[in-house]
Amino acid sequence: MKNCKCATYNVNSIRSRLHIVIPWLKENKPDVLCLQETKVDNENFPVAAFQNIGYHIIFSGSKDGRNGVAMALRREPREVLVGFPDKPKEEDRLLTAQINGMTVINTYVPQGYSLDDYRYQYKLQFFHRLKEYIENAYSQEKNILWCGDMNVAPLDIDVTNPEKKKRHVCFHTEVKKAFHNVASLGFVDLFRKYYPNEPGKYTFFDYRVKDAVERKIGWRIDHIMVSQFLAARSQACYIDMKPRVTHKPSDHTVLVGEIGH
DNA sequence: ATGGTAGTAAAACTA
Repeated sequence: MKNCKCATYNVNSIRSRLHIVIPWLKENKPDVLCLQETKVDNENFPVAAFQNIGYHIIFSGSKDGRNGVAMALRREPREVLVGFPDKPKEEDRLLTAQINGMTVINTYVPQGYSLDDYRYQYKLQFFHRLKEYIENAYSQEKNILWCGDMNVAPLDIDVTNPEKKKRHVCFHTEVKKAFHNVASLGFVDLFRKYYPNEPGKYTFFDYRVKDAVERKIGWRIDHIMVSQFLAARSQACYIDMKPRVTHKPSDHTVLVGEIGH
């Protein structure tokens, strides 16, 4: 395993966020930036913008312009896997690549809509399949990093007003359990290694809530989960708010993890 | 905050 600077960022449309993503890559030079909600089909992905700054780009979107995942990589990945091995593939929500001697799994977990909706069952099922996938393909892999928009806030300190969010699809006991079930394969929440017990650290501020950032009304639902082997060799993990200082943004914040010396 | 709005699209639908 070589050193690796890895970041995750829900862009809410890659085409409308290029002016943020490209300068951020040039300035921060991560080995890999995992993107979610690219909201573009494969024919229209802005490939050139990444190639022009010397980054490799892999992506998998859908025809209907929703969801979509991508990875910008400093070096060419050894192997790329789109979606699950079996159907339904979920190719616009799951992307796996081998980079710097480690396996990086990028997920955009379904939001779930509401507890009584079929989409919530789909979300729980997604976590279930994810566990199976990682267990089957990577149970022997000690260099493994699973990151992305998980649409789950694992702890009370990861939301504003936890008491009022018990019936929320990103905070219900059941969905936290589903997330934790995957994490129990041996993952460490890298951000919490550096900020244990610290409330008010969020990666998502709902753009429908007025002045959410200033009022500190948010969610920590984007995560970098790493194997214990990588956690023991990590250097830092932090939320980068800078790219989000633009007015009225609907993207999430950037979460960065640094592994190695 | 059972509202709010950004984004993809071309009327809703998702988040």
